[in-house]
Amino acid sequence: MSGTDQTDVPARRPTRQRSAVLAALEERDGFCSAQDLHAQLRARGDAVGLATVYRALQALVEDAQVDVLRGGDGEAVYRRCSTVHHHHLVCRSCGRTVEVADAPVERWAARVAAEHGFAEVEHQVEVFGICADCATAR
Amino acid sequence: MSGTDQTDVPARRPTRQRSAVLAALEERDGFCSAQDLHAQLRARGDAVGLATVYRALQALVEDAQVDVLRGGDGEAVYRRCSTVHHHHLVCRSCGRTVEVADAPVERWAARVAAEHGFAEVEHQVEVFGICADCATAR
DNA sequence: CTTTGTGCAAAGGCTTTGCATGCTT
DNA sequence: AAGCATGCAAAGCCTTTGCACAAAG
Repeated sequence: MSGTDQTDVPARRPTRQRSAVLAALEERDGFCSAQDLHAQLRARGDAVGLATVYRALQALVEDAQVDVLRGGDGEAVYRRCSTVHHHHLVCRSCGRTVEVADAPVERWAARVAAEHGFAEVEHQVEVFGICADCATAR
Repeated sequence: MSGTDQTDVPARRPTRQRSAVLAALEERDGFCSAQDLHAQLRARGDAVGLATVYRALQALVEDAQVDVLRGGDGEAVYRRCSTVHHHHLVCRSCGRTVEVADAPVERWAARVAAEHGFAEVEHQVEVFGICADCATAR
């Protein structure tokens, strides 16, 4: 049906709000919730409705430009996809996050999935702990 | 302060509801949401209030008898802690879960955390994919 | 001009909390 | 008898959805 089309995804229409959300997400360069982004945008002067933030984030997730993940309290947190796949080490106390390379985990996940005949594998790995600063501050 | 006490946790009072929740959780032997447990208990004839299920689960989590984890839709899922730590391989299509040993991941998480000075490490790993049955059924 | 995106407000689902009552200690 | 646990219902929070209007193609 779609003869010469190169993509299957319906064309997204570039708008001020859409790019504002993506820009805000890149500034943060880490995890942030939809509500955080909304507050950040309003503070900056970019008026964007909360529902629009959610819709923009959903679109970005579908287009694989943004990853979504559930925080410990059930709030969804989003992060700009980086070209290289990696995971996060999150401090339970101060919230600081460190990106960690994951070649071993990547291989482990692929192997385990293959052993059980699973395809289209994705994995979700987050490591939580108390960072050195917070540990000494106790 | 607590002289001869062996534990710091306030004593839990054993009740019919409390044990019913734990029993239901053990029967399932996998993930289930609070709402699932509540439905299961009512179906079985054990009348337990939904709020009580939530409170019992919170207590069990605090006492480290149960692990909690957020599902993709934000619903919290609980599982009885097993003596051996393991993770799950979940089929996105039929929901079947396979327990997988995780020695390599365990070591990886510990090493990565140590390299960055993190203490009291916990990790959360779930692998998602399409199982063989669902793949051939397509 | 047609289609898609936006804003506002209402609805929806899961979870937590307040308060009176019952059960455990 | 004192105190935690329970039940019910109401409130809370994050997120999604309906509808009219504005903007993009």
